[in-house]
Amino acid sequence: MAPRIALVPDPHGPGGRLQPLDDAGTPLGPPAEAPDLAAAVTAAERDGTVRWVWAAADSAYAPLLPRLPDRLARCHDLRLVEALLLAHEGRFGAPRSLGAAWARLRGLPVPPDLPEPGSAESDDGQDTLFAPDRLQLPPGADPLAAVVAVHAEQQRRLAAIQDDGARARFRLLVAAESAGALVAAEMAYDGLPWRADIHDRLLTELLGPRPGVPGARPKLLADLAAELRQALGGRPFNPDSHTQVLRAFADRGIQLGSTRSWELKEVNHPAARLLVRYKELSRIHTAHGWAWQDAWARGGRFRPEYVVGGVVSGRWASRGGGALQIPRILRRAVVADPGWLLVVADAAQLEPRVLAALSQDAGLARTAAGGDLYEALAATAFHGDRDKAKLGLLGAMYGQTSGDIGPLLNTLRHRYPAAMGYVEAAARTGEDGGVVASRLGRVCPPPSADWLDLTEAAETAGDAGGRSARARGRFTRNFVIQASAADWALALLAALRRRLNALPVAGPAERPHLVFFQHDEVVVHTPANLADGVADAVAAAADEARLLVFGDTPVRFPLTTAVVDCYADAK
DNA sequence: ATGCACTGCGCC
DNA sequence: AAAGGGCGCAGTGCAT
Repeated sequence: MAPRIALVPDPHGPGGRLQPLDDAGTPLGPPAEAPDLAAAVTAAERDGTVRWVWAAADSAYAPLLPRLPDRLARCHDLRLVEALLLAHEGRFGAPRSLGAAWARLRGLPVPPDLPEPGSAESDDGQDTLFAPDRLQLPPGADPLAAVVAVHAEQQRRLAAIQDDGARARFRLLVAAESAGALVAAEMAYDGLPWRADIHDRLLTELLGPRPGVPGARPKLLADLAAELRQALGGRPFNPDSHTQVLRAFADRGIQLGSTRSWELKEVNHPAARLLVRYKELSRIHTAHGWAWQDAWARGGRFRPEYVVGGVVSGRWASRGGGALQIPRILRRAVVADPGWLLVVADAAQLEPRVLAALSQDAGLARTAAGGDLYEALAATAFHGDRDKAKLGLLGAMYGQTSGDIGPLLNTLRHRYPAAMGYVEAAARTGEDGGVVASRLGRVCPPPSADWLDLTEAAETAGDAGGRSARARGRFTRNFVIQASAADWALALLAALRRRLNALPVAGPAERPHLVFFQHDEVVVHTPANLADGVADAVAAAADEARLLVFGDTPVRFPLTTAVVDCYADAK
C-alpha cells in the first residue's frame, strides 16, 4: 500500500490518473489510468490510509466530492504547502500555483498566479502562454508529472529544515493546512443549513415587507429616513451619504467628527439615535437582506466559498456572502434539519491562552489552566476586577496604548514578565523590519518597499516613519498570537474531522459533518442520536490540538459547547 | 460605464 | 497629543 498517491483528474469526464509514491515522493511503479476516478479513489482508501497529493483542492477534490460515498482521510495540497514553504524560505508572496512551482524547479520563467475568479482583475482569456486551468502549466506539460515533481521537491524542502522540533512542527502545519483544504471544500459542498422562511420573517420584522422593486428601501427603513429628516429640520438628504449627514447635523449646530455609530451614540439629539438605528437596519438590509438570500442562501443551504490561508495569519477568509460576518441576529435562520442537531463549540479566550502557552509564562499559564482566564487573572493581579484584567490583556496583545491602559500594562509587565516580554519582543522585531512566525512556523510577510523607504527616512522626514514602524510592531505583536491561534484551530479542525469520520454510522447520509468554522468556533450538523458523541469528539479534538501544537503545557483550551436546534441558541 | 479610495460596520 | 490586530462587503463620491 503506497502511503501517498498523486492524483490528477481529467479536465473533462470522470476519469483521472494516479501515481503511487513513497513518503519522499518517489514513484512506486508506473502511473495508472482510472476511467472512474471516484471509484479508484474509494477503493484505494478502503485498502488503507492514503495521503492524496494534488495541485489544489478546488480543482482536484471539489469536483470529486459529489461522487464519493465517504470523505477522503488526508491530503497534501501543493498550492497551500507551496505558499507556506515560500514564506518560510523568505520568499513570501511568490507565485504558488503548480505551474509556478514547476517552473521554479526547471529554471523556467515563473507564471504569476491568476487573480481569483470574481475579483476585480479577473480577466480570463488573454493568457496564451499558460493553460487557463489555474494550474498555470504550459500547454503540453504533463500535469501528473508536475504534481509528482513538485511534491518531491516540497518533501525535500521540508526535510531540509534543520531544527528537529521546528521541522516536526512545520510538517504538522503542512498536514493541518491540507486538512483545512478538505474541510473547506466539504463545507462549501454541504452548505450551512439556512431557513429562508425564518430569515424572511426576521427581515420583515426589522425592515418591513420585501419591497416589490428590487433595490427599493423597505418601508420601515424609509419611515426611519423620513423621521430622521424631520428631526434635522426637514430638508431632504441621503442618510447613506456621510457628507450629507455631516452637513445636515452641522446645519442644526451639531459638529460631528464622523458618522461612526459610537460617536453618534454620544450625541444627545433625537436625530443621532434615529441615525444609529437607521444604520443598523440599513446594514442588515444591504449586507444580509433579500438580495443576499437570493445570491447565497438558496435551497435551504448557505453556500459560501472558504479561502484556506486567505489571511496571512493563517485564518481563513471567505469569498462571497460574507460567511465569516453573519450578524448574530440572523443566526436565528441557521436551524438543523428535522431529526438533526447542531453542535456548536467555541474556544473560550483562545488568544490569551495561546499567549500563555507560547511564552511559557508560569504565572499566566496558571491563570489559563482552568475555566475563566480573565477571572483568574483578575483575582491574581487586578483585585478581582475582571473588566480591567480583560482590557489589559487584550491591549497587550493588540499593542493598544490609548485610554487608561498604561497602568494595566504596567501591572501585567510586573506580574507576567515572560508573557509581556514575548509580545514586546515580537513588536520590536516588526519595528526593526524583521519577520516573526507562528508556533508551527507560519511566517509573516516582510515589510513592503514603501515601508522601508518610510522608516529609513524617519529621522529626517518627521514622524511618519516612526508611526509606520509602530504600526508594523503592532502587526507582528498580534501576528504571533493570532497565527498561533490559527495553528491550534487548524489542528482542531483536522482532529475533529478525523474523529467525525470515524464515528459509526448507518450510512454516508447519516454522518455528522462540519458546516461552519469561524476562527475559534466550529459547528457540526449531526443526526440527533449522535450529538453526544459529536460533543465528546469536539472536546477530544481540542485537547489533541493542544498537545500537537503546544506539547507539554499546563495551559488548557476549554470549549464552550452547546447542542441546539438553532445556532442562535448556542450563546 | 467602470475603477478606485474612502468610510463605516459586521464578524473573530 | 494620540497612538488596538485581522478580514469582507456595500455605499458614496470622485476620477477616468
